[in-house]
Amino acid sequence: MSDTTTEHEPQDLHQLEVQRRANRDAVAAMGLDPYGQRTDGLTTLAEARARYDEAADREHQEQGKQEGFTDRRPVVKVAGRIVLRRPTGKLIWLNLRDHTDESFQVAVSKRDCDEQGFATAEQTDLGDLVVAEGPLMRTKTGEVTCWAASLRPASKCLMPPPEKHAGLTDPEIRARRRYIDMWSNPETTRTLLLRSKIVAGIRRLLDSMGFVEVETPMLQAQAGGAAARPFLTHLNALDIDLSLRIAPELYLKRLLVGGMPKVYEINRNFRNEGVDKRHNPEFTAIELYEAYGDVHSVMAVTEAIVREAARVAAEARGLEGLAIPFGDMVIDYAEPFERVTYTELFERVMGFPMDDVTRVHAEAVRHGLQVKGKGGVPLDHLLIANELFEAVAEPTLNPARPTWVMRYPASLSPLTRPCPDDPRFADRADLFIAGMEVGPHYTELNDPDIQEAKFREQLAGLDDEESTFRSFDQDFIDALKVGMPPAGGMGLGIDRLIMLMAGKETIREVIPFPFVRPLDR
RNA sequence: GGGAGCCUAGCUCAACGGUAGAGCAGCGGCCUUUUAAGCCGUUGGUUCAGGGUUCGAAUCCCUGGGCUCCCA
Repeated sequence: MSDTTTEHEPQDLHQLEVQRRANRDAVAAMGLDPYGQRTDGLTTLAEARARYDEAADREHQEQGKQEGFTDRRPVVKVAGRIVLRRPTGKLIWLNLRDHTDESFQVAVSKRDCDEQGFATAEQTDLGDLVVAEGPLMRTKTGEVTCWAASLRPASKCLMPPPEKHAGLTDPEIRARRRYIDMWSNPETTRTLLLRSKIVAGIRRLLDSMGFVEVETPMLQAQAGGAAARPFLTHLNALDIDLSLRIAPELYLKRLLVGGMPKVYEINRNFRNEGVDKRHNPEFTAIELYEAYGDVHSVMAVTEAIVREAARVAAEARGLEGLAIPFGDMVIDYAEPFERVTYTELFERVMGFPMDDVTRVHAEAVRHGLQVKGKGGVPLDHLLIANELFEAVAEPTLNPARPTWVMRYPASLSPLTRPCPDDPRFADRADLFIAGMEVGPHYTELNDPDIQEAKFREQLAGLDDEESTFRSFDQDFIDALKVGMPPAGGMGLGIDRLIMLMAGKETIREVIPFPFVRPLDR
C-alpha cells in the first residue's frame, strides 16, 4: 500500500485537504480500497426508494425479534455521494445523492453493519462516494432508509466541499467547476438531464417525420451561411487557413441538390462574437431543410419541435399541460402560436406605414437610432425602418406568446425567395419567444443566377474588416446550377430552446461547460 | 465599447477609519432513530494585487486584475 500523503509536501496543501488525505489513508489502513471497484447489482437511489415495502417493514418491526422470523424487507445496493452526515455515537446517518435523488438516507449502525462498514462510515467525509447495501425500512419519523449491512468506500473527495446548505453560489465557479456545481446544486444536473431528454425527443420526432440526420463540415475554407465573424484556425498538413463554421446551411443545401429530401443537423456552430447571457462562442443549433417544402411547411415542423420539447420538459418537471414558467411569466405552448406580418406589426405599433420616408426618419432620430452608416453615408430607408422595427415594434410582442413575424421586406432578406404573391416581401418568418429571437425560417432561394447576384451584392456592401472574413462560394453556386429542389429551411437555437423549457434565463445554465476565461496559472 | 456593483477563512457571509469575526466544514471529546442532529472544547486569514493618504486602512484615494449586472 502506498503512502500517498508523502507525495505532496503538507505545506503545499490546504489543511482541509491534508485532513482528508489522512482520513483516506485511515480507510486504506483497514485493508479497504478508498477508490472502490466494480460493483454489480446497483440500483439508483430513486429506484431504491421505490422498492420500499410497507408490509414487509411492519412485519419486521412487529415480529423481527421472534424465533425463526424471515425478513422479507427488500435489500438494495446503492451508490452515491455523501451530502449530509450525522454521527450519533454508535449510529451514523448518511444522506447520499445521485442523479435521481438529492437525498437518500442510509443508517450505519455499529450493531447491524459489518465492522469495516461502520469503521468506513466513521472515516468518511462530506463529498465521498460510498456503496451501501442493506434492507429498506422507515424510521420513527417516517423516512425511507437503507439500514446498512455493509458500507464500502467508492471514491475519496479530497477537495473541501461547498457549504452544505447554501451550496456553491459563485456563478463563475459554478460554470468553471461544473463537476462540483452538479452535485452541490442538484438543479444543475436536472437541467442538463432535461437538455439531453429534449434533444433526444427532437431526434425521435424528426426521425418519425422522415428527416435524416447528417453531419457536415465544421472546418470550412470559407465560413458561410450566416453573417458572423468566424474563428480562424490552420491546417498544418496543407498549410492553409480554415474557419470553424458559423452555420451548416451551404452544405445542407448541397445535400438537397444531391437528392436528400429532408435533412437536419443538430450540431455546434462557432461565432467569434460576444459572450453574454444569451451568447456562447460555441452554441448548438438545429438546421433543417425540406425539399418541396416552403417557409410554411418548416414553420409547422418547428411548432411540432417546440411542442415536443415542451411536452418532454413538462413531464420531467411535473408540470400540467404544456405551460412552462419562464422568468415571471408562464408560456403555454399548447396555444396556437401568434402570427403577424412585418408590415402589420410596424404600422400597428408606429401608427404610420413603413414607406413613409419622412416619418420613419423623424421617429428614428427621436429614438436616437443610427440614420447614417460608416463614413456618414445616409442609411437606406428600409434599414432605418428596420432599426425602428427592432427597437420599437419588436419589443411590443407579447413575450408569453410564441409569435411568428412573417413576410420581411425583400431587401432586408436578400438570400430569401420573394413571396409568390408580392415580390416586395420575402418568404421569411422569425419565431419570437419570451423576447428572444429563436430562429429564422425561409423559403429558400434556388435560382443560381439570383443567388450569385445577391451574394455579390452583399459582399460589396461589407466593410473591409467584414469582407476579409467572407468570400464568394463558387462551389455553392455550382451546386445550385445542378438544381436544388424548391425547399423550406429553418434554424433553431437549441440552447435558447432549452433555456425556455428549463426556465433558465442565462445560456450558461443550460450548457454543461460554457465558455469561461482560462485561468492564468 | 459605455455605466454600475462586487472581490474578507475551504464554502456562505459580517465588520465600512481604531485588536479581522460568525455560521457551516475541519480537528478533539460525549452520544444507537437523526433530519441543517445536539452539547463541550478547538484549528484556520498576504481582507484580489500594487501604490498612496493617515498616528492607524479590509474600510478612504489611484492603478491594474477578475467577476456580476445593465446599456450599445
